Amino acid sequence: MGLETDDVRQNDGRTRELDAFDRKLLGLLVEDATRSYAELGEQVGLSAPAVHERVKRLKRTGAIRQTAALINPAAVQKTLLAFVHVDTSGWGKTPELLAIGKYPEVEEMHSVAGDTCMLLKVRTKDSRALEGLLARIYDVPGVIRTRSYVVLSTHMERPVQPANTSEWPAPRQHAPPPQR
Amino acid sequence: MGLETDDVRQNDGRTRELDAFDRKLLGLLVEDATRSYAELGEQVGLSAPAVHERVKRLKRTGAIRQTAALINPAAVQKTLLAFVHVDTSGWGKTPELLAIGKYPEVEEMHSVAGDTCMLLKVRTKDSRALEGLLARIYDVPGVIRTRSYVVLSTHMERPVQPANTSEWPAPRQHAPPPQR
DNA sequence: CCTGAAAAACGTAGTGA
DNA sequence: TCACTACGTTTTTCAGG
Repeated sequence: MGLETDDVRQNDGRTRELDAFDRKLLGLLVEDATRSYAELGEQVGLSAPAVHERVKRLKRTGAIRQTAALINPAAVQKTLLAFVHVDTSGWGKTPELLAIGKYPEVEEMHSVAGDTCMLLKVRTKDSRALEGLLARIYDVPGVIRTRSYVVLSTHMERPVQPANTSEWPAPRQHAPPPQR
Repeated sequence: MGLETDDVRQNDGRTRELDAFDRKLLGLLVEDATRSYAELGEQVGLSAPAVHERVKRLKRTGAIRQTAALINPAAVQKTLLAFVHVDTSGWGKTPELLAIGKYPEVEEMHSVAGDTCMLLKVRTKDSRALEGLLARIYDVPGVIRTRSYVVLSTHMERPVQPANTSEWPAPRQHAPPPQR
């Protein structure tokens, strides 16, 4: 009578394909999640309750992970943005290394393929705070070196898009890439 | 009687410091922007209208840039995540290079200091789509080479935090990094 | 999936500290 | 200036078809 692992399969966010309505709703909600169901409805051609039902399902299945307020980093004194490559001896990915994801300065933490092991996106108040974080990273056993790419200017930064949101350069009717 | 540029100064998002209430509200809204003003009020110890007033100001001043639905990349077939370093001859940052931020696959685009010029965060359906994007990048005049770091697993990814959200490991009073 | 109605939340006053 | 109380309106939500 317990909940078996297989039972959750459909909540993984990759089952139950999304139709055109769902994708359209996602696009609208990514842009502005404060829109009313009524407005969403008339945008996609559905009634408000129908929209509500779909959005609820999108949240339940995990297609919508959360709806968040995106705040201006400058407003909270997080002026410095940097990407930090972390190289380790051996297979890295130790619990100690993963634990540095707990620091509030770390916004992203990925294992990557390439000439480095781990990649961090880090936002701090200033260079001094970044230095402090790097010091803590070097304290982790196995860490050999780090390479930091300090961001000089951010030209674009947006959340995950459901599909082609911004204007798509070539308006030819979704033609597949040319292959001969 | 026109609106001079100086008049908008206070809407830049860095003026008018945030007090403890504002920061607390930001933290709650980053977690879940669907909370009602009443709930926010009792969380921070304010009445609902007062909260509404503050949130409205936070949006007006740009501290809250937008409230968005964060969607699961897998749900929209964006399985592959990669960070692409773009090296250019000379000072790069040409209009043609900046234009590749228009592609929907590109989520972030930063000028960085370091051994590379531009850094992209890119999300595509598969490696073939990434290849297509790289081809378009190489078409940009001035682009010498690219280095791609394909993400194997994402251990953490969260929006901009107003302050220390997660539990703070070392409660020693912000000790400076050891230097000898 | 749509139409209608109950319930709750929102937004705008006006009032006082 | 800022926060609280009260009220009109919209939105959300649940019923039935």
